[in-house]
Amino acid sequence: MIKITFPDGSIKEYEQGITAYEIAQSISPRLAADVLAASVNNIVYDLDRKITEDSSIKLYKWDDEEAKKTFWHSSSHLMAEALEILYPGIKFGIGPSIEVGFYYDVDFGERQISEADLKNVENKMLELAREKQTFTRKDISKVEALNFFDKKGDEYKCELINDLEDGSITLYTNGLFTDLCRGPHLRDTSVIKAVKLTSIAGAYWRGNENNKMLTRIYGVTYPKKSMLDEYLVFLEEAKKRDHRKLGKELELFTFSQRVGPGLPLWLPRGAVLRERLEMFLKKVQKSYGYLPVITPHIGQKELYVTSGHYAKYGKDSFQPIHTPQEGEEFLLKPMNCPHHCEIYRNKPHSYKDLPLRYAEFGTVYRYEQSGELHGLTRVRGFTQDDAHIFCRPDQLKEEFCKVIDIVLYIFKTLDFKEYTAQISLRDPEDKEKYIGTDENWQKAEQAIIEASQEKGLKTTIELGEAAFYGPKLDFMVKDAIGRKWQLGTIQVDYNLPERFDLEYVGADDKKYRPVMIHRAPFGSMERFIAVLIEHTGGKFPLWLTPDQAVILPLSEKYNDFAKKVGELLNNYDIRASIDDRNETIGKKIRENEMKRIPFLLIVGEKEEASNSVSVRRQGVGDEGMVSIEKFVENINKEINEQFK
RNA sequence: GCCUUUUUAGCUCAGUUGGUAGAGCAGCUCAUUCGUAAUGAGCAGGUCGCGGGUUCGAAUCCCGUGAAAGGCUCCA
Repeated sequence: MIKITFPDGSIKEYEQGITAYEIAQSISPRLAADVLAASVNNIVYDLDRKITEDSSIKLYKWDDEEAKKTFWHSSSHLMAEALEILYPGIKFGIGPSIEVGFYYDVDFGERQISEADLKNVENKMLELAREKQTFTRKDISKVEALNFFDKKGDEYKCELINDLEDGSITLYTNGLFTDLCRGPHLRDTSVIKAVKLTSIAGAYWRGNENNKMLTRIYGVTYPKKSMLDEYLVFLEEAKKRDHRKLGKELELFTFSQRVGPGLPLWLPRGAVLRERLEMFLKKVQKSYGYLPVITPHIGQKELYVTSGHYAKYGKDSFQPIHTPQEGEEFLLKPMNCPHHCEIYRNKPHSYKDLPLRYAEFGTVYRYEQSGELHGLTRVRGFTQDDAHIFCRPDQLKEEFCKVIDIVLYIFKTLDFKEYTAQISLRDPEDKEKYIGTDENWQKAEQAIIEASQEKGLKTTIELGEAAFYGPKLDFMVKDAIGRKWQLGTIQVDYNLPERFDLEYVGADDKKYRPVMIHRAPFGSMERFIAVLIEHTGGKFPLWLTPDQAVILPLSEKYNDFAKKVGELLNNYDIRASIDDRNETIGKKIRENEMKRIPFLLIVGEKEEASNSVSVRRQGVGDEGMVSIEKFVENINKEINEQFK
């Protein structure tokens, strides 16, 4: 007999060799039917795998991440089986589960598969699923494994096996398909009830662009048809919030082929939104002791040779601008820091001057690969809400903490709740990629980790994600369909002060090197606004939205009164305009509702007589008639509450 | 940059097997002067992304190229 410990701490005895599925059955048949995966001593286990020693066990149902992972991973095997039947001789790469669903990388050789073929594959998968195929696990030696896949012609699998250790290799078989796999898997395929293959894409083998590009098929499966339908509806809804779609509909920004890809054009409404965001941050920064600076959009090549950016990115950037003067070269600035370093160098600094915080909404230009451009989230010309803090080493942590405070204040004011904080450190395997001394890197990494802890941030640590000159703390936010984007960033840099030979005079009259912090709480205005659009679905907070109210005269007879109301509101700094088109009130309401105008103010005979407006709130409806003064009071009250 | 797909009026989209373009909305004009999500009529609007080719004839077929979308790689 062995002792099994459950998550609630209770212990039961079972016979040696019992399986997690049998344990679930012993508790209740209902549980056994719902359970999809299990973990034994914190290792995810097949439900039918024998448990041979005293263990603690957890049973996972659909709502548990582990169960979903197992479900989708098994689904990728099911898809592979279907593909192998439909396209014999194809070669397989890898086929993991992902956040939602799964994919499999496949080498179709000379053959091609198109989106139109996916329906066929889906049907085959459902057909195979109904066969109730079991997933059988088999331990196998490295030699045997190599033999098996070599015979099958699966060169990618052989490559994977070569990197594995003998004794740790397992195969899983479902139906006619056998795969190299660590598991775990479902008991059988019959629980897979709904299948949707979502897209086909290319993906380099092992993520290396020098390797062959395989065909990646993405899919998602569910244990119920209704769950798939729900997911598809969710995707449709998410598309409606896409900032590219809303940006067009709400007339915030546009692109022009003639201006060039990745170079957004801000329309009047978008420009107002952006200006208001800038004003908001400027005010916050002023209270934190930042000093505004302004620098040009280009700089001599020499500047970037000094900073080290030329060596790192020179070839992959916009190429130098030449002048009539032979040999003279300027570069579009890809970042603001070198300029700010030169501002620091403008005069000698005492230790008493520090920290110095230079802030600039600096527009920069980066030659992003064409395939990378994406709406406003990845562009070639964008404006960073940049600042560089020059401080003494002993001030570093405090300064870092203050920046975190600013970021958190912004997120709170704009109601961003779902963000993650990511600490990006050096790749310890590949230190060559980075510039700067080991000692400085360690100090900087330490400072970031400590500051994040002190601020109580929940962080993830990513090795190898640091910038080439220093580690960073990034705030990541998801877009409408779950893609992660980096917004705010805080980076410690010991390198640029060195390269620009920055110094300050200490109390002992000796010269010291300041530490530099790069920081951008929004990240870039473009990307931040993109994410803000998707989070709000275009319904921006009242203080921020370009048009707070639109006055709708019932007919031309009330245009004069509408104008009077508009002027009055503008005098109170309320952004109101008049829709005096010769259209029915119904149409004007509909269109302004769709433009997400927070307040529609309807004025007609009654309103003119009582010097008031009838308020209609976006998405809510008629809220009745109030005096103009009362409306102003209410709206201001609401705006003030948004800053608490 | 790579793979796949898309590209027709300002916007959203039709366009059958190749026979030189069509709707709704927006715009303009006129009528209407309206009480909480689309008033009616008329007019105008397109070298079918761009450049070649095949053909008597190309939005449609072929080649090249731009841009966009979904991924991959990249992201100072």
